[in-house]
Amino acid sequence: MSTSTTHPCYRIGDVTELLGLSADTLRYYEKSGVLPRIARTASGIRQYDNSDISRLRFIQRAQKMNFSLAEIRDLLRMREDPQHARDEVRQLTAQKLKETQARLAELTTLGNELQLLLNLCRGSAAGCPIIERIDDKDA
Amino acid sequence: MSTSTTHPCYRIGDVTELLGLSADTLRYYEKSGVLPRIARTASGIRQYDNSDISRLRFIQRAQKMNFSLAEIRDLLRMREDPQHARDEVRQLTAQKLKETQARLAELTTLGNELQLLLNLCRGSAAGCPIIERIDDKDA
DNA sequence: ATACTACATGGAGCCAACTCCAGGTCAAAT
DNA sequence: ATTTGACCTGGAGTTGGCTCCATGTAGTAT
Repeated sequence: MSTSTTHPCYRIGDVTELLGLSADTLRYYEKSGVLPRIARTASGIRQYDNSDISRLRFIQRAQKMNFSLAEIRDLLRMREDPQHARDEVRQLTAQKLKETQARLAELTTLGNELQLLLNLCRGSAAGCPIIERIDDKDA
Repeated sequence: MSTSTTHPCYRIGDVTELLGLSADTLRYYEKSGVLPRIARTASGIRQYDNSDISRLRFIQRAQKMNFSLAEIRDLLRMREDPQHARDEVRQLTAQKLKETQARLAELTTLGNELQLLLNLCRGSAAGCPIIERIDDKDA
């Protein structure tokens, strides 16, 4: 028994409107194996159904979380069998968190350093204190 | 009158040891115009002098501050005439700070989100709460 | 004399995630 | 009948910052 909900089909142009992804990007996702092959009409036109749209939304959200397309491809596979994949998903997420925190720490340091450079600019008459500072940070 | 300090010349291999940059990278900096043309011996071998080394250290530090090579090329030019370039340098630095802070905000949000996902993992029996969360964040 | 090493050059390849292009098909509108 | 528009395909190009390669030469060590 199939679900009784109608299952609308979107053409690639509909999807670009709906999700804000370019047609090229949509084809690229398929070509690069992030998405499985999309169904076609007899004349070869892609027909995205609701589950494809759902996968695409998943991709968009996972990308915002800094997952790479390769990682997302894996996540999508895990999504097919969530029960079984729990540990793997958690591990991938934990690793992403770790990367995020590391990058966060770096950027915090960097932000402080840049702020300091700008502060040097007030109250320096000659030369360019920023350049001097980049110059002889070792000195 | 030239400065009375001796001006040692380093071959490319010396520089790789000294700074930890590969010979290819050093040649690339020159090729791509980040560095001006390095002096050569009669037989064509690069001779890096102290000012080249200084420029290279500058590049390394500026890179750590997330300046692109294109920006660094500009900064190096400004370094030649710091007096005149002050405003431009400050502006570039301010912009870099702004970018840094924006990215920092994004990453902070992301870090919180990932942490939340991981927390969901404790205390959920069935399915994969992370995948479900990426799925229906809109719902 | 010859092997070895460090260097030189121009140019290709790599990564990610697109983006663009030429040339072809198909369906609807005029 | 033909033109328009949306779509298809395979493949090339883009960006940034390298990295690798083939081939050639200069100078030194044995």
